[in-house]
Amino acid sequence: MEGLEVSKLKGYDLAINIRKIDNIDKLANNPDVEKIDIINGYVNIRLKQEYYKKIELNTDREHKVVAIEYPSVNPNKPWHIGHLRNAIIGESMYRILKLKYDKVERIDYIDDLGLQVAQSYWYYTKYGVSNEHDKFDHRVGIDYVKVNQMFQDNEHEIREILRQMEENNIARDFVDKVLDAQLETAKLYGIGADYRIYESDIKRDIFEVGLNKLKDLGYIEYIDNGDLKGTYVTKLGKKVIIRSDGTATYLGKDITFQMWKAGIIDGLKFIKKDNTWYSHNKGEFKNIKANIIINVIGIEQSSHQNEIKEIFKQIAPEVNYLHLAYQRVKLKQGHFSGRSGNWIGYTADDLYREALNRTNNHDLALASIKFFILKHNPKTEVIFDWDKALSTTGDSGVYVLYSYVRMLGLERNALVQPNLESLDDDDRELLKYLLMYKSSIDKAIRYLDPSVIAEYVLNIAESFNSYYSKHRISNNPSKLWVVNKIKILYEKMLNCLTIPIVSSI
RNA sequence: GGGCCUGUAGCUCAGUUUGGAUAGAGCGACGGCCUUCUAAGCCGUAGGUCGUGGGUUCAAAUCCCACCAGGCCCGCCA
Repeated sequence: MEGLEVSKLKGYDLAINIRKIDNIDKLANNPDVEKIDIINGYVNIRLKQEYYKKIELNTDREHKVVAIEYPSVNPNKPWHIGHLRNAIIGESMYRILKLKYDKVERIDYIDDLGLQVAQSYWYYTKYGVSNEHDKFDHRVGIDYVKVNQMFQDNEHEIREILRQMEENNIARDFVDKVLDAQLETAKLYGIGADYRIYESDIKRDIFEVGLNKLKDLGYIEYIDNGDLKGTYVTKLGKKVIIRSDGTATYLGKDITFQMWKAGIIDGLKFIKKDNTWYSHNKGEFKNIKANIIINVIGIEQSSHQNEIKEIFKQIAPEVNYLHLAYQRVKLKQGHFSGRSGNWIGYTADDLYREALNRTNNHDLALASIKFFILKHNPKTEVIFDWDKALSTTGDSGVYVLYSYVRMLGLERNALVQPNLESLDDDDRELLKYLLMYKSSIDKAIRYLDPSVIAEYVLNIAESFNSYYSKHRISNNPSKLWVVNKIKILYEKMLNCLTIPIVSSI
């Protein structure tokens, strides 16, 4: 049954454009086919009901290693809704990828050497921490807004802090405190990581190796005159990788890290904590050797990502380097900005609290937030609106879970054993979704877009609810069998969307 | 100036990569449906120059070209 699409006509299961098939007789004689009819230029196929008995939810598996990076939030502020979008898209993509690839590793990058952290750490050592919130990441984030107003007058001191951080890693404990608070949010939303890698460890253990490799391979060159005198730049785009003072740019550090993911360079050590490998100077060597590298990063970094992609084409053409670009979440007033503090009141923690307020249920709160985020194509700009985000009707997470609980209710109240005796056209309408399983997963992976699955789930829910209101199910063996089949599919897809499976709401 | 993304119903969005059946949902509006498995639901009505103009094709929302509008990127910031 390869190459066929699902029929749009009731009473038929599969279809194919008549121009795209050369042997209709062969199709008609297929043992799984009950009958075919040509309607509106399409060969419509009705399958024998036995076909549905043996159908399984399988994908074509590939023996490849995938590294997916998200959400890599700067450790000096709480997650806001934009960070949450990144995290939820990443986690959902991870679950989807696992259906196809042997090994999928989630990587969270901790930028503990950035200017942002230096600013926050400078303020922290000088003035302590605000008490305007009970969570440490929020407190530091609120202070960060203040630092920004003080930055110009204190830039020299802050740059010196940054230098010391790079040299002696003096901010690591501070960063870890913020990170611990951020991870409470991650845990609340069910966002996990297999590796958490600190920039300071990258700098200490693999940076030199990476740059030497690039020099050896001839992909970067030294500039000895002009504006860029004293720097190393990429041969292709002439982007600076090492500054004239010998320090690395963001691009330089990033390329090194990506090279490590692919196993081109080695040397990072890790210790295990709560099922996650954390980079650490006193750990064991580990590597990933990814065949496919996916980075969940804002669309505004597209040219930067393309730069790395081009370099990868040269140094490791066998590695598939992909950018899952997502559009930022905006407020009506404009973009989120850590500096301006306009995220205050719009953190991931605030969103959860408000969702809980509206639904009075932990799982429904999570489902409504997650579904709202995932139903949008990542490239769609989302203008945040409380009522839309936390809607409990229509194409919402609540609707999606409500439908699932209905399925469970039918099983609970069953008066007979589920058993496929006969299928009517309405049963077939619902069972069609089983036929779409493989192509839906493939499409979500090909486009790097979990909204494909969100749409799929929503369509199943709509069809099921319609079916539910039309038929009495609990006393009908065939219909109970159909619902059970759909329920198994539905659970699998909810898991892909990271939406919790609940028994009642 | 160069590059990328977006433009589909009043609003928010699917559908565009692989051209193909009458362009689909949700919200909002209007009208129905709870003595029967969860009404956070279901059924129906109204609502479309698919940004504009060309081209390719038996066939274009989908492919090509030009243009218009909005957003983003192009730093020895990250």
